Amino acid sequence: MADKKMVESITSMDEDFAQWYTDIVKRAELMDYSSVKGCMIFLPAGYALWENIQDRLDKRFKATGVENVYMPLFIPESLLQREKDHVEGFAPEVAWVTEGGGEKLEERMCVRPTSETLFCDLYKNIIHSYRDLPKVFNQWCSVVRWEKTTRPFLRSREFLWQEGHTMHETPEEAEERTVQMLNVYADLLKEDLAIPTIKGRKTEKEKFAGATATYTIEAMMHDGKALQSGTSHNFGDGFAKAFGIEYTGRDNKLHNPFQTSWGLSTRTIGALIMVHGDNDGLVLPPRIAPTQVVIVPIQQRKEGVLDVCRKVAEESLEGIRVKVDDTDRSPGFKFAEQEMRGFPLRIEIGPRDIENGECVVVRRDTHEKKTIRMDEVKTYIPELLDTIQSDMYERAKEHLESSIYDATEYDEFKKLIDEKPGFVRAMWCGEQECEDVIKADTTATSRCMPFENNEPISDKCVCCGKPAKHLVIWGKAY
RNA sequence: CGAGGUGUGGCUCAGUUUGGCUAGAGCACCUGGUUUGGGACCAGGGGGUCGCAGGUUCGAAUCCUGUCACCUCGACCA
Repeated sequence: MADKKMVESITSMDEDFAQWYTDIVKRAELMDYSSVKGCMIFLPAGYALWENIQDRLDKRFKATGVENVYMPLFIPESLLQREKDHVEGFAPEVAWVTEGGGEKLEERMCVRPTSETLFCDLYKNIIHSYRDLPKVFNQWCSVVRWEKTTRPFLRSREFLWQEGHTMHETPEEAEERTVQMLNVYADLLKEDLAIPTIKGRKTEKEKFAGATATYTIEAMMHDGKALQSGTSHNFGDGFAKAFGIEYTGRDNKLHNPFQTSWGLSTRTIGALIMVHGDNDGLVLPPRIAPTQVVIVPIQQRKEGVLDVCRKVAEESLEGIRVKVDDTDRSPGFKFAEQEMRGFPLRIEIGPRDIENGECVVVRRDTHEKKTIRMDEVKTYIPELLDTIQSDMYERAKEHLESSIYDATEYDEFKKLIDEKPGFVRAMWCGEQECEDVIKADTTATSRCMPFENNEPISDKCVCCGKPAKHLVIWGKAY
């Protein structure tokens, strides 16, 4: 029996975190590899997670006035090249279409790596007056970036995301929108995914191609590595100028509008896995879990057992995403399988329970097991789901906070990066050269200049010793 | 794109060094029965032509040449 368990179990995360991750995405049937190199298949369990994230995020968007649109998949080369930094940033990783209908195209087109240029092309035509502003459009779509190395959910050549693109009358309003959307992302991660993040600004080196400022939420995975989980960019009026977007202002003069863009991708599913998962598999926060409660009948062929299970599902758990597992596997198999899939709660109901008017409730996050009365189910389960949601967030927060270290000397910095999984806070002079040196020495990169808890911890750059300008959070990243 | 590795049923692999009977095992799958509170058991069954192409040979999963794909680690990225 022990041998069989060995055959099917996943690699322990302490032994090999990368392999653990791959084992989980496969065994929990979130995705599958396809015959298209670098592209992945979202299986029902994985896609359902994305649907829930979409739903939750889209509602937040709409509440701030966002309108959804859909733009073309292709971008003509001439359009992509309109903004210099942008082309340079994306050129190495775009896919080109050169033929169509059996004929070579006059002008090749790329498959969108992101759609700033298309939105600018549109906005040029529909923004004429200050009365046309702001424009707050978003699209849910997939984009293509020809990555050399790919990993399920974290980096694939095609990935699903949303990209919001907005135009504003003033730089202040654009800045406000940029920060607002970053906060929306942080709220989604905190409230629904139970993932704490650090909000901050990217350095010049790490910012988006063509942006004046890039903001990020950085999450910490269980192995201490960082995952950029959402970004928001302020473009100033750079693109607007490059694309000739002008409108007549309140002063009857021509102006360029100010632009933002922001995106969150299926990569967040990777974060979900790596923040909450354990050695038994996936652990899903209740709010985002496609199935919140699974009922396992014991001795299900005995008269009445399945009936009671179904009755509990339908009558006592109304409004909760619940499933009765009536497959003919053994209970032990079902327990293990459901733990792998990360369902937050399991209810076991057998003849003994029915006789006693009870059932057994088991938490996925803590493995805690409790017998409750059948008539308590209706109130107890929703409360417990809320408890699990907040406990998961608190545990992740505790992990994040206890894995951030301060360094004022370079030797100390290198030692911490090398030996302690997590982030290191250190002062920085503002020069890219120091970022390059640090990366070469440690493989760590600047994650962000945090908005909060950013009081100077020294007056010298941790790397070169020159006067420091910013407190920066450093870490190894996915 | 640089270094290393691997291609044999759905999965994990054995077999390749030293060419030779009908290509094997475990898991998974299907059927029937017995089971059911932590990955059940018995019996029966289906499925591969050995990544692909060419070559050597009486004979190739095994040797040779070429080619493709994938994986891991680096450099680049949501």
